[in-house]
Amino acid sequence: MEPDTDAPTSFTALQAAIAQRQNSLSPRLRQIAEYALSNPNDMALETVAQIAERAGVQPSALIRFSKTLGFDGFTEMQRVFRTRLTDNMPNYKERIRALTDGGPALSDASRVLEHFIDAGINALEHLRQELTATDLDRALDLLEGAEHIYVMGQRRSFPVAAYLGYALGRLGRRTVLLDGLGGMLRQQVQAIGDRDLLVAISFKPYSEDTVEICRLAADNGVPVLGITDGTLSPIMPLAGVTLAVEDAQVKGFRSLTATMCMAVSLIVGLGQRLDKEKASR
Amino acid sequence: MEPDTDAPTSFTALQAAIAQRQNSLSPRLRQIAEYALSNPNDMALETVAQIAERAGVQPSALIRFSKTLGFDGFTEMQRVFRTRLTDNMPNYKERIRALTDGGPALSDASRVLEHFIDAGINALEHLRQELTATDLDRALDLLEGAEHIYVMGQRRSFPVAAYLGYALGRLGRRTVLLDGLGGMLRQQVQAIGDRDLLVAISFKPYSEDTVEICRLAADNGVPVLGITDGTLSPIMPLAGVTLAVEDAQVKGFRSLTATMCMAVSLIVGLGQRLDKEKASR
DNA sequence: AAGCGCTTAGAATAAATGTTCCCACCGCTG
DNA sequence: CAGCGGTGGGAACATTTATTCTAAGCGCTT
Repeated sequence: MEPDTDAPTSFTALQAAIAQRQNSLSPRLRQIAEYALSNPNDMALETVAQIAERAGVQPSALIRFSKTLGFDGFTEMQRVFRTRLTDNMPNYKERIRALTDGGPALSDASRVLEHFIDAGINALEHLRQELTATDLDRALDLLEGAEHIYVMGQRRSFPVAAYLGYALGRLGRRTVLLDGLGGMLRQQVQAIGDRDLLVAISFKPYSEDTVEICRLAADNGVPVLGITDGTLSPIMPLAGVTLAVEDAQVKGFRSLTATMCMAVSLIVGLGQRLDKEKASR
Repeated sequence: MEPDTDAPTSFTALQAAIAQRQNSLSPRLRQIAEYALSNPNDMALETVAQIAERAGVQPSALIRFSKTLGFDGFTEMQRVFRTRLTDNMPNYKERIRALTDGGPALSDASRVLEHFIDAGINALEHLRQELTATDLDRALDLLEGAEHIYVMGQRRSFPVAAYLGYALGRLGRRTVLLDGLGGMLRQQVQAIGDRDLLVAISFKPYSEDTVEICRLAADNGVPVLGITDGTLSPIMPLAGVTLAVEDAQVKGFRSLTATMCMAVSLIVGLGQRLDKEKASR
């Protein structure tokens, strides 16, 4: 028996197919249809036995249900239910990479821009999903409470550090941008106390200087706010609070699109807090 | 043996646990850690064998990895990865509503971030529409042909200038970042010749210094590439080529999201040209 | 260089899961 | 009321999948 060709391949198509046949189904199968439509998560993740029990049917009924819809078996139908999870919660990292490394060779400049715009949008969506409110709030707590704020970022991360340094200063926070100018980095760092804050920005490949400064600070009890990429950053274990950003990437070139977006959000969020604080006094 | 008590129960906790132990893990387990953090979808849905193959490890290594983190086995850890899919799923639609309704679910800080993400996406879409291929190509012509490239941006534009300065240098272009350190700005500018290029970045409210430097350069016949906002920018009439970017803006606070995206596109576009040029010789 | 501990690969094993199949049931029709 | 087609239940089966285990490998120290 060859596999039916009318088996839906997308979740929405499956949803429609179930809804449509609901009337022509036998009672028990309709019971399953109802359960499937209202508990798609279970359909995607649980085992046949589990679903059968929760829906109050026999496991074999689920198989029959799947075959009625044109699938080979339950497993095949479950795969479609799972696409819903991955489609609505996409792994943006993969998508970004697919856009770029897998894509055709970028020919002219505007194609490059197109790619970075697409990758940037994905990175922003990814940021929306992965950055939790509590992390943000904890970051703002640190920024709000620190007597002095020291900002460090090297190479590609320096622009972010420069922006934060500039903007924090404009908000009236005492801010020092650790630029290591004239080889004064160590001296600048020694001045940091445990009531201050070190904001460390570093992405792969991580600047050794930044990591070492973080370690120094952490050893001295200085709170550290890390802005870094989530995957195995050496900053993360050293920082009290970490804001993880996976920025857009095309052909190995990383953008600062999403990182800058988060940075400005931090600034404005902090500004709001300071306004409130001032107003309450 | 009783089950370990330190096994994370939420995805974020698991994420943190993995990131934290990265240093103390053996090479193969670290390899898994990296894969797990960048492919949480696979970890949630695929089988041990599948994940092992994709990550390039043995199935048994995945079990060892799980046990290292305090789980009884892989299955138990996978359950945590699956919570991420189900937990974030219903929020997806709710979140947007929460944003518009101003619901109390989101803290102020994450609301700000949501706004900037939305505004950033809009700005990127806008950039896609407004920036023409010819402008980009002409900008690249300038960057490619210049003997020396001088980059200038102040205040909020400085991070962009810093990025361009850094990235152009990495591409092998002779680049000077006009930072005005030690009040040497005028002297630095006098060195610019008509075979060089001045890249001037400035947004409303336009830095007087930047505008003046542009004027100086234009008077001396130095080509100027302007990166600015389109509306009535004083840079535009002074620059031979202008790249106009309207960046995201929330309550008067401007982001650098789109500008950075364009900057990195310029860099990569230039890099491609240089590669071609090198290859053809 | 030998021995030790930790790590790893890969096959063997155990567990679970999906699937099949057969019989009982029910309502309908002749 | 007997026969029939469709439906459902549940145990048996086969397959997939997780897990364990042992021997080999590697890097250190002695």
